Amino acid sequence: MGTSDSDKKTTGLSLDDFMPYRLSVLSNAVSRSIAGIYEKEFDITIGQWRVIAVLGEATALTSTEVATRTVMEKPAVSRATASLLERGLIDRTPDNADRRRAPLKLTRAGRAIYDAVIPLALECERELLSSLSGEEVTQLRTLLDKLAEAASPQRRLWQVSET
Amino acid sequence: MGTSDSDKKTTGLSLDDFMPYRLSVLSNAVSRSIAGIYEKEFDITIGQWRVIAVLGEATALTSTEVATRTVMEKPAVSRATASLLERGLIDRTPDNADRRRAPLKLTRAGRAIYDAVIPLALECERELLSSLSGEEVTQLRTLLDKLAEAASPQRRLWQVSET
DNA sequence: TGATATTAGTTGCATTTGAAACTAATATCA
DNA sequence: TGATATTAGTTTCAAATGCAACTAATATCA
Repeated sequence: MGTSDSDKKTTGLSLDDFMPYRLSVLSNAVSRSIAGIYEKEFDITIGQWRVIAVLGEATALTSTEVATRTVMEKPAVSRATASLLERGLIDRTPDNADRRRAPLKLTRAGRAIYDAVIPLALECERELLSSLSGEEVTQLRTLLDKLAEAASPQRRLWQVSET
Repeated sequence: MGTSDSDKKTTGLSLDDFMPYRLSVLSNAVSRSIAGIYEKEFDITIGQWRVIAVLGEATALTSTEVATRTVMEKPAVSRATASLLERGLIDRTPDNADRRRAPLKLTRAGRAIYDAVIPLALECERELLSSLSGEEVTQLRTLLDKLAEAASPQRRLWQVSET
């Protein structure tokens, strides 16, 4: 009797086990805790931080390049840069060869914030990963790479190439 | 010469490698692609789907219990349930022992949506995980468990106990 | 009891988000 | 050329979000 079909659950889904749900909940928790730190210490949002971060890695990028690299919407980049410009953390110089473009660079003050945030960001990451072994961190990177590829085959979600 | 300090990058952070960023980008891509399906086929949001999903797993839950299990804000649950009530997908019966509470249940129509969405959700998940081996999926679950624990030590992000 | 605190759930409101429309500059090609 | 299409970036506006304030019911305890 104990083996009849009526013992089986109707479905195999429990929200707790559903990978997209778990990713979402984890990502939200992480983002939220990081946002708190950036916000409290430097009064910058995650979006603003992303802009600063990619500008810190490159010499100068247009809005569109920033949007591509940060996987942000164009309006989000526009608003983030407007605020950063106003605060003097980045500057923008129109490209005379193509005056639609206006590459963005960190100012000295922006670079100072970049340099100050980096250790905090790395510390956050270190804390997040603290319960994993080195091997597990490697596994995690591999798995996230594969998942990103599966989630968005055409568009690379990160590791955007230089061109 | 090749080993001088000047070879080192100023910082160890590249946004592309920053785990919180990668989690966020991946999670957004996954959520977005799933939301498209739920929305298109059944006109329900992810929040509404979460409510339906936890009600599908349990017999009846109050708003607060739904909020806890779905990791949604109370107002978000309230709005999602208002819409689901209006559409006759759930019903609510005040608890006479404690009339502040009004447990929610799926209606027959709500159960039908639940039953119809489940295979789609599982198919999405299957597709997302398709590039991983069985062993890798197990690894992933283990890693996400550990990360969730690190990200939010006091509050369990999922696997909320019954009581 | 009855004054105060707590809990369930909703509503209001300011902020954020995202899609689409828009402006301005450049490219294409008859 | 000049008409049309494309690209860069901003603005607009409606919808979603999140926090706090709120109402209503119950619990606590003098």
